[in-house]
Order: sequence, then C-alpha cells, then structure tokens
Amino acid sequence: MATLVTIGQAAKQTGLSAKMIRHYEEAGLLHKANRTEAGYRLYNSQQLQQLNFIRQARALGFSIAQVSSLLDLWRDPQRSSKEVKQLAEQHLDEIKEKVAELQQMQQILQQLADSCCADDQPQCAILDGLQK
Amino acid sequence: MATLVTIGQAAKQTGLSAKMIRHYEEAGLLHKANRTEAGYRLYNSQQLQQLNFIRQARALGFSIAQVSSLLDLWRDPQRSSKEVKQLAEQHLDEIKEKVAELQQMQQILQQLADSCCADDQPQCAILDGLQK
DNA sequence: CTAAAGCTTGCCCTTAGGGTAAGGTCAACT
DNA sequence: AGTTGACCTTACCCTAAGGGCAAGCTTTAG
Repeated sequence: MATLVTIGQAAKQTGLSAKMIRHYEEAGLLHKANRTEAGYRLYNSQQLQQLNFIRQARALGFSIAQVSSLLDLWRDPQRSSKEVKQLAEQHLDEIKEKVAELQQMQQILQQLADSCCADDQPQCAILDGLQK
Repeated sequence: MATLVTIGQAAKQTGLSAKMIRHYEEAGLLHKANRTEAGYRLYNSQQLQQLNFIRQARALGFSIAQVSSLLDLWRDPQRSSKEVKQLAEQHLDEIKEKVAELQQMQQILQQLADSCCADDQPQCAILDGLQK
C-alpha cells in the first residue's frame, strides 16, 4: 500500500525545500502531484524517489533542463546508456571549463595580491594591476 | 583638451557593451555621465579609464558590489593598500571555494561516467548512481 | 531630403529558487 | 465548540548581470 505524504514531509525526506518541489513541478520535471480534496499535494514513494534523483543530479551541478533530460532517460526503459553518458560528458565539459576559468582568475588575482604590500600607504599593486 | 565620446565609442574602446555601461551607471559605479543637449551620454578619458578598471575587475570575477568598493578605494588618495588586499583576499577565498566545489562535482561525475558502459543497453551506472 | 546608424528609456527574459502576504485546512488542546 | 499553531495554497516581488526588443528621437552620410 502506498504511503502518501504532503509536501512538507516530502521536503524533509528528500532534503529539498517545499518551494523547490513546487518549482520542479512547475518546470515540468515531475508530473503534477495528486491533491487532497483540500488541494494539498500528495507524494508517493515513487515520486519521493524521483525527487531524490533530482536532488542528486542538482547536487552534481546539472541544470534543471539537464535534469529534465536525465529524468526522461531514467524513466525510459528503451534508453541507451550512451545517451546518458553523453549528457554527463557534456556537463563534465562545462564544469571543467568553469574550473579552468576560475583558476585563471585565481592565478592572476593571487599574483596581484602577492605583490601588494598591504600596509597603510595608498600605493597598491592590485589597483595598479586593475588599472593597466 | 578632453575628447568626449558617446556610449558606443566608449563601449568599443573599453570592450564593454553600451548596456553594461548604462548598467554600471545605474548601479552607482560611475557618476552620472554628462549629456549632450539631445541627451546622449558623453565620456571623457578619465571615465574611460574607470570603465576599463571596471572591465578588468569584472574579468577577475569581482561582483559589481565588490567593484564598487574597489573603485571607491581607487579614487581615495587616503586609502591603505591593506584594505584593497583584504577585498582581494576575500574574493580569492570565494574563488577557491567555488573551484573546490566544482572539482568535487567533477570527481564524482567523472567516476560515474567512467563506470558507464555507454552502449545501447538501458543499464546505466550514471542513472544508478543518481538514484541511490 | 532621406535612409541608416546611433542614441534614449522602458519593459520583459534569463537561473533557481527565497521571502512574504493573504487566506484555506487540519489536529490538538481547552 | 472554539481557538491556537502548524501546515498548506497561490501570487507577487527579489536576487546578478546584463541581453534583447520596441518605440521614438538625433545625427550623419549620401
């Protein structure tokens, strides 16, 4: 028998916020939840599992659109793991690009910071570097 | 004598977009630009220098609020380089934190991707990993 | 004179939700 | 029965840093 929980319980059990869950529903990641007569959303264990999937995917940095694609594949028994991996590799490339960009910033900024005397004088290598 | 340029020229010379320049003005980074009688913004070389400063700082990932602080220090002859360095170090810490976070994602995602056979079968280690 | 290019403001859009308000519902306690 | 507090609903505004577009004015080139 299916145990049904309201959105607050679902949030607690999945580590999401109620706001997020509604947001995901509106974004089309989840099918619209069943409601009580009073209009309260109800979630069964399968839906909780989907919410959990979403949380994990979001924690790995997938965008909501990407999670939507992942969910589609997850739900599709005809999927090929190739497709899944392609999505993952794509996201992986995005991550690597961001890391490289940030490390580039970090390196330059560290150089500037290292050459700043950090005293009470106005002369500052960081500002000079930004000015050039 | 000061050569004055309109916003399009200023954009071209600083590598910013006209939209960005207006945005920075509205955000309070620049003092309001002088206008022609027709209402066109005019920029002198000092203002172009400030726009350049902003571009450099933004390229290093400083937020507009942080750039605002940097500009204040830059314009203040009484500044101490300590203050500047503190801002830089703070931003540096933010960058390092983001890098660490992304690398964490990258590592997990790479593991999942590596263990995915990437064939035509539905069985997929990535989806399994997201489900757990 | 006219067409093209440049400028103006204003509005909506983006991501992934957070915060709050106004109001309906449910369970417990008095 | 009444009430309080916790929980739920929708709706609206807010975030960062602009992009894109529309309507309308100005300037420049032909």
